[in-house]
Amino acid sequence: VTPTRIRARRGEGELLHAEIVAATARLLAETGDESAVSIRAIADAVGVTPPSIYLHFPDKTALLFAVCEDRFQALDQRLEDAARDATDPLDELHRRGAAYVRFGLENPEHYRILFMDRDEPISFSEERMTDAAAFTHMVEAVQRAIDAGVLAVGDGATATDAMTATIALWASAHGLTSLLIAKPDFPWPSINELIDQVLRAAVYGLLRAGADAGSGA
Amino acid sequence: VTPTRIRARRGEGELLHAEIVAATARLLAETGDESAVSIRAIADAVGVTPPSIYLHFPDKTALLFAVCEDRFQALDQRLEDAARDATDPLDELHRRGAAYVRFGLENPEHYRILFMDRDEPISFSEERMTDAAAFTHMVEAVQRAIDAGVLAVGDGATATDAMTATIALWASAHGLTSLLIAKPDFPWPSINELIDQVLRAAVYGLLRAGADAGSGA
DNA sequence: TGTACATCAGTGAACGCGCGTTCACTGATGTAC
DNA sequence: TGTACATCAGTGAACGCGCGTTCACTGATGTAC
Repeated sequence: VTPTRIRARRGEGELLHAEIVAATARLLAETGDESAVSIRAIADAVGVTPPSIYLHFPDKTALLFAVCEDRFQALDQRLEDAARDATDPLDELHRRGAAYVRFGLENPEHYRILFMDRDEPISFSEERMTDAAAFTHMVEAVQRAIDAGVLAVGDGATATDAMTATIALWASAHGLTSLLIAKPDFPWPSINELIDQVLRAAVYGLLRAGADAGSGA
Repeated sequence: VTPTRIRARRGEGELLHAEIVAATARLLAETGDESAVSIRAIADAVGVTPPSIYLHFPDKTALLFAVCEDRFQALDQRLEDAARDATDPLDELHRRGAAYVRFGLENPEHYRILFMDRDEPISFSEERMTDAAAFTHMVEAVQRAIDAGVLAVGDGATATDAMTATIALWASAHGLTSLLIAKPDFPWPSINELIDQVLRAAVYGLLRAGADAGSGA
């Protein structure tokens, strides 16, 4: 109730902006419940009073939007890090998928606001997707696998283009992640093996017919 | 505000129970927003006052649970109907998948409460899954494809068993459905072709190596 | 056939709560002269 | 070097709202005698 944070010095008011975003992300992770993350709870976590939030964000949606952008960038970084260890284009797709699922399982409430909630706070409109680095990077990785001749698109293949192939992989990874998050009580088999098998099946489903089914694992 | 429904005759009080469930499902479909479906809104849609709801359900969760059971059964029926038209086991898996996605797209808010919300109101715990007909039927369909020798599990295959293979297919179908529902602003390619390709890739990813990649479409 | 009465299917008004947001304000801090 | 003052970074109290739920009640309906 009583604020505990030491007031910023003059000219350093912007410090609170970053603190609010960080506290919101932390509250989401700790409570695992978006509805528990109210303006009052955020203000309390930062150590200020609720109206202070409005000195830095026009409304709650804008704040959650800022959190989404931050977490989206964190996801991209995780995927890029995972991709660096890859030995070949198929292995990269598998590693990216595994890193994606793990990001979701480690930060379920962050994943929820990014990919499971309605368009608000973050929209996936065409304009926004152009600077959605994580998705662009994934399309590029798929294109590299196509260029390497190991993943197939077009005549006789399952997918007609790199975009559709990327969405197919995304659907598998997101489907598994969101089901694991939403339905933890389901009698899931061993999670690690499940992730591996689901992603392997997803990549295998896009292989050029006759290619080695065992690679990419 | 003023109730419009004609009071049930004595002994027919249970009629309101079904009317409440139906009105709740209808409100979910019409508003497309679970938060708009309050006890007051439901009572208003039925033509009674809010306290009347509590004559038939202990609380709101129990009401939503009843709605979920109803919609879950509707989903199962749709999948069974789709399966009846199948020409072979792989075609059945594809048709079940397509029917699943279409059910979600036609009833996005119903799909949301069934598969995208937290465990509440409906839990997917082991006990509950035993009578979750839709899932059991899907596992059986996968088993038929395995028995027919066209879908592979175990050594050298992507999936180790029918359960895991079913989850892989479910992940693809659910992933696509939930992304389409949650992110309608994304620059999706043609929906019908997208559904077809994603499901084809999902089934293909589980084929016995060397089987015809073209079937099941 | 008539009537007292228990019961059933609801109603009307209110409860406490937490929410996002607004508005008038305060007090410390740096700066101009 | 001292001081008046504008500005910045917040505070304190309250607003209206809609929510799930409760409680005491009412009036029509079927039934027992």
